[in-house]
Amino acid sequence: MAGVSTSTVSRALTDSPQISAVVKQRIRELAEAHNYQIHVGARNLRLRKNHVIAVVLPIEADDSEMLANPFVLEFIGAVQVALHQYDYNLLLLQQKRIDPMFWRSNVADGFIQLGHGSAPELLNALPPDIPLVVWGPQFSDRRYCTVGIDNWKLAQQAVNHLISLGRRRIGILCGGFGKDDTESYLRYRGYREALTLADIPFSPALVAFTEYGSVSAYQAANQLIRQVYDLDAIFAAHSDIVALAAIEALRQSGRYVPEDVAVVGFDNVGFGMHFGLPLTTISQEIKTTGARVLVETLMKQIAGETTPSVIIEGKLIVRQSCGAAHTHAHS
Amino acid sequence: MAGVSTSTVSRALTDSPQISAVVKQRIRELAEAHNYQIHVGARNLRLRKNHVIAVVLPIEADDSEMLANPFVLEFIGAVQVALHQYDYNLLLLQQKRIDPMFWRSNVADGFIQLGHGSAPELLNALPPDIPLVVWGPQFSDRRYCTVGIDNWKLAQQAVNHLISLGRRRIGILCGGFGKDDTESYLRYRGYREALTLADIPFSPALVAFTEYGSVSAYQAANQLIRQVYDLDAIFAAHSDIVALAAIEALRQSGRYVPEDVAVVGFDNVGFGMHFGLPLTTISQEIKTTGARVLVETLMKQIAGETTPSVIIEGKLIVRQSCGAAHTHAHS
DNA sequence: TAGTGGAGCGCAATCGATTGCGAAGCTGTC
DNA sequence: GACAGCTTCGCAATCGATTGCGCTCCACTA
Repeated sequence: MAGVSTSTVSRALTDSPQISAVVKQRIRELAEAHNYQIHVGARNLRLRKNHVIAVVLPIEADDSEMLANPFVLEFIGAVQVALHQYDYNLLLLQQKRIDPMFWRSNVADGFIQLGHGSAPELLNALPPDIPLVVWGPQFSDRRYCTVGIDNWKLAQQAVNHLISLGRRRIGILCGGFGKDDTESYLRYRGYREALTLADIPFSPALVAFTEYGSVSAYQAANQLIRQVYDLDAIFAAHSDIVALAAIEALRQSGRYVPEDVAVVGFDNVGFGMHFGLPLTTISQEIKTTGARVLVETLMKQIAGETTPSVIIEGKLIVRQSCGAAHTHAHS
Repeated sequence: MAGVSTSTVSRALTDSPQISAVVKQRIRELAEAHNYQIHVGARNLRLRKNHVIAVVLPIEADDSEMLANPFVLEFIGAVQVALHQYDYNLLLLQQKRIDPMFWRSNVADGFIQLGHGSAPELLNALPPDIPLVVWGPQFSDRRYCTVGIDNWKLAQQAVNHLISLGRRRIGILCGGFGKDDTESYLRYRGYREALTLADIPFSPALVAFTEYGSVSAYQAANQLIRQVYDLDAIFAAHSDIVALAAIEALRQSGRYVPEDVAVVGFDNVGFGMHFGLPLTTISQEIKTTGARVLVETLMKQIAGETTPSVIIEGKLIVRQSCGAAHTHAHS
């Protein structure tokens, strides 16, 4: 202690008006000279805050698969950038099983969960005073706040676009859905509705399920190719990775993309446009509005407000894989 | 306090041998029933640890560009998975300017920095007792510990491979290097050495510089195409993204890849193999050994050991863009 | 019965900062 | 010269857990 008490030092470093300018100056110089740095942990303990937001990735098994998903990585990146605006840091968490006690342990001021996870009822049972926002669709039976796109509408929009281009035999590659409360199911419903409204007959052969990973996607795409001889479009509702695998499968089966078969993906991951055939896809607008709204909502909750769920405006991004734009421009 | 003192509770929950089994059991049940969760912050304060490792991304401007780089994202993902083994969490930090004071603030038990950053002398000046590992090449004038590949050797290996396939007019797309202590420069030196050892004449026209981003890469590739009329290979030493942009530029200029011009990338990012033309590239082995060794090294430092720098064995991954494998297998 | 030993548990200090409240010192006015 | 009023600073409690040390209580032995 260089002359004064610890309280004075504390107040000086936080620029309190209670301290005279001369003392402040002296303390600052001494702190600088002695390489003093306040202990963030202790401050956090006292202030009951820690300027950390946890991003929770609900990982089922011990797979690192999820962290290989480009959308997940871009999501993390976008959230990190958005949090930076508010002087918050990002703590990455993998929670196999969501521990209800965990939330109370003060590791973070708030939580962002990617997706509803495998056990939404646990999220539903959480006390409402902990700041939590889930990225994903909104369901009426959920008590927690969500931010995400309208999967149904956007899927419908994608399929409508294919229909407007003259496609009639449109297959869909989607993730599995055991229950109704999944993004996959919503996208599937959007697809069905688009067909119905356009009076296009549906058949179960037009649907193939895939998991994450190009091998699974490749097989699913081949299944579609085999089952539907006159296939003229594929909506890869699962993801852009699946769309790429589908394009690969189509080419190997001798079809031209997009001339013979049009392809539309989902997520608009960064490399989609670097791809040899730029991908038409659905953007979740995560880098632009998505992450920003997510973080804004969470900040409001931290400030004590109760926030309604928000629907982000996604959009269809038309490039070349759907056959709409035949120009070969590089943008 | 349900019957006993706080010390007893603390000892019971940490399974101390000082407490009898019956009391332990009772305390555990009460804790469970009352949804008690220990306050991580307070524990950390006392134990002078926090089970958090900070990953520092040295971002110059306020760009979110770096977080759009797939290699960076895969790096983060791989480190997260490796840290998970040790029960550590990952705090993502963007440090514009490396603040020497920052390290003392106890936000993390250790630091992993991606690359040497813009001011390595600051890192050099850091006290040696703080656990820090830098991912990047090793330079003799650095006092801090690094883990990374041998950029020179791997670049040379990539170019040798192109030479062995009969290529002679090999262009290189590399990042800018003002100083000698950059990965870009090392890769450039490896390229030059490969040419020299094979008695292939070099000309400055074979070199083009690019920044991150496909627009810059596209322009640089076009510059190469214009300057070297008989170009038969491009080594995209900067990254796979640049390699993809180069392929795009080549195709638009009417060349076939890999028949007319072979292309080799760098980083082996995940979608490289999903790409229509699977990319031949250099793998930094970040997901396999890289991140693991990085974390192991950091853990040793935290345990008090001084650790030598480590060189990770990267490798050349031969796919189709170099023209070596003409099979069209999907793996 | 008194003394010894060990098992089981509580007291209080500690980690490093923040902050309400009281006290000291200074100035100014009557 | 005394007292009010204001500025500036220190005391001590607080955040919530951990832990060394000492005390209590019971069992066992001489």
